[in-house]
Amino acid sequence: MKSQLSAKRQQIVDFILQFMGERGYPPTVRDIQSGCGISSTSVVDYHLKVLEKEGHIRRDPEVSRGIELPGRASALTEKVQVPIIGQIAAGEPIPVPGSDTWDVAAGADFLEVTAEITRGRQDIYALRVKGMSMVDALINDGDMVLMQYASTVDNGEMAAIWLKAEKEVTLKKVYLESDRVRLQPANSQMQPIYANPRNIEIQGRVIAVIRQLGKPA
Amino acid sequence: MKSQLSAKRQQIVDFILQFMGERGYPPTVRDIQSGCGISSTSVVDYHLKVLEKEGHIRRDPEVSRGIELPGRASALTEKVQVPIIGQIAAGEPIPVPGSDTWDVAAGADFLEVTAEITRGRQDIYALRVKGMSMVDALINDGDMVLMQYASTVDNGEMAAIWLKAEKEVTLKKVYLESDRVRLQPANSQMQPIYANPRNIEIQGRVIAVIRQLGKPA
DNA sequence: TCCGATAGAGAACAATTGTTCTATAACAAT
DNA sequence: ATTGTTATAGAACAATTGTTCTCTATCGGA
Repeated sequence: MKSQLSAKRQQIVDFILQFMGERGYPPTVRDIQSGCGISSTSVVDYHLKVLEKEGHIRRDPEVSRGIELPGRASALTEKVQVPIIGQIAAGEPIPVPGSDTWDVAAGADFLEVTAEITRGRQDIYALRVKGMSMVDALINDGDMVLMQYASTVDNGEMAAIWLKAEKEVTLKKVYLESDRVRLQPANSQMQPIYANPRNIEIQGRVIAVIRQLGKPA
Repeated sequence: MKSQLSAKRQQIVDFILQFMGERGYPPTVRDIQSGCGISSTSVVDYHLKVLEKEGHIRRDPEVSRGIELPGRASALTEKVQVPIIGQIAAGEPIPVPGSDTWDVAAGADFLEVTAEITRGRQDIYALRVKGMSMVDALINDGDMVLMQYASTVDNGEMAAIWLKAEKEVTLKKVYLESDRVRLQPANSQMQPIYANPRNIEIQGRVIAVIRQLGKPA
């Protein structure tokens, strides 16, 4: 069903993709014509018909700009701009999201993720992990931690916890036991620690961890 | 500049959003007319002009379906559908991406990520991590590993390595030393292992690791 | 060589679609 | 009452844009 594209048709698909990206809507036959240096609209139509037959595009007949790229544009699942509001390290409290944190005009750094990762949750922010103190949570130096503001969490959820006496942040799964709190590392081979409920302060729920390897582009 | 929308105009914006999601391209004035139960195209045009003045939409004059929703429209391109082609576990070779892997019609599972994460790289695929054997790479059971097909990697890059004699996959940073290969765990507190170059087979480059916490929606 | 499939060119046609013009009505402020 | 703004209607116009028809050219196989 899906064959290798000829140079011209590959060029057309690329052009449609680029056009959609720049303009937000698909090109007309004549847009493709001039964009790909084709002499006639009928030639464009000819290639589009072949592309549709091979399943590379989908067309709505008689509809202007009625071109879809299956898979790439079909689902408009949204992108979320997650503000990177600071870093997280063992020895310092994590930054608290302020009222202006989600202000797009704030000019902060943003991490773009799909709603599939945040699962539609609101008020997500990101922290960059500094140092190796989170290895027992299987989190490395440089990782991004996606957090959701929360002062309480359900049993078993991973949370950022401020240990008041130790003046330390840690990322652990929280289990409330009768009169103490069990803080369980993500790495289940490691031992949990137990804390007095009054000594801990939940600073947020961990939604996701994203680690990018290799040198930044 | 950005004011509260009247009921009718909110309905129009919602309709455009829904239409874009279903069809992959923006609606015409007449699509909006029938979709929102408006009696005249001029009324639609009137509302669209107001919406544009208020900055809620952007229009290209004289262009059919020339409507953009700022912020969401650009989301279309920079998303990548990464096919989840299998799982990775210590004792089994990782699946090899086939020629049909990137076939949209293949109906496989996809992980949607932004181009910011893949950094524009092509031929990315994803593997779900099975088991705890990758903890020394700070990778947990259930994590998603984004891979790029590669049979060689640069020094220091993280790769999926098949150890022929041991019949095991492992994720390690690869350093070629004079006559041996040093395989360094991501967790730098752990010791490297050394291998004969003829005993290893590089199966792919690790691009990113994504871990989602909490129960799936 | 002949033939069929593929690719391209040019022009005209017809449908789609954005725009504009004229009216009407409700409502608030002057 | 008058004026101005907002919202709605209907119709016609003009630009955009998809489709089709005819011709030509190349290339590989029967």
